[in-house]
Amino acid sequence: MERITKQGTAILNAIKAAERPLLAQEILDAATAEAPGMGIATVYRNIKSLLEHGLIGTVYLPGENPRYESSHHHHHHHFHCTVCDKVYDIHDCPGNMQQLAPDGFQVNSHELTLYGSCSSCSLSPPPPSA
Amino acid sequence: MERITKQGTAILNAIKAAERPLLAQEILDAATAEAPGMGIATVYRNIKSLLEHGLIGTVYLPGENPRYESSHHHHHHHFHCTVCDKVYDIHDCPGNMQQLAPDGFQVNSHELTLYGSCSSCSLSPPPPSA
DNA sequence: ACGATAATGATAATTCATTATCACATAAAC
DNA sequence: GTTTATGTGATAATGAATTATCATTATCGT
Repeated sequence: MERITKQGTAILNAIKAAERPLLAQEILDAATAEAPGMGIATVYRNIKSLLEHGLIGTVYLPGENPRYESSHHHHHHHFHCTVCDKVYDIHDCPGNMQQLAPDGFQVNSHELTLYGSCSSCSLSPPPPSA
Repeated sequence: MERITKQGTAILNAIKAAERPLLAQEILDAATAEAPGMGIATVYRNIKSLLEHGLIGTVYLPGENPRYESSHHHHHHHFHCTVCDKVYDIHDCPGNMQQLAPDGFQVNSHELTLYGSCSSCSLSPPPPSA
């Protein structure tokens, strides 16, 4: 990935424009708007390169495939909407977690995922039984 | 799974005896001590049955395969030792998370994973560069 | 504009966890 | 103890995400 291509540009643009981490498939969908006809293999190739260059980072959520987000973010957490399945950034943090761990355990980092419905889905709720 | 077999008994015993959620492979390793020669397929078959009967539950951690734990636990979180890769239960909880979410977002649940080194690994640390 | 070569698109291959298959073993009912 | 059907073990098959292949396209130094 040394050359500038419209596919590569579209992929990075898509990730930067999103204010939330995207699945490979979501990146393909978003980038296709700027570079029609591109394939999923190109997305994976560019993701790999962007990761190696440190321009994007990987976000793992419980039971989910990896998502990718632009690197220049601070420490933050995620909100997973169980209605539309989108993942949003949460910029607040409960703070130090060392207190929660048993004696002798050293806490170096933590990940927090909130579940619920985002503002869009809270406004027009589907049947609560779903 | 209507009959009582020594493999099935060993599997449930292993899960109950563990004070932490186990991977399918960890269950096989533990249960093999009680029922030598058993195969991974039997573990998966019994996991499926135990889940359907509500005797065990599934624990998803970021970027990890599912782990399984005995059901009769309260709300709790997990500590993932980055040295030995074992996962421990954390019975404390920071509490309500609604405050962290943006306006309009409804928080229904949350998952917290702490990372660091467990007491065993903190005592005899391997090279910090690892 | 040309040429060298890196990137793409389509798709086959790979990986790895999980599930299905099937001959054999073994609970449990009699 | 026999019978019968369920559970097991070994392994093949599956499913889904990711990666490799390769002919073609397009970038970029010249």
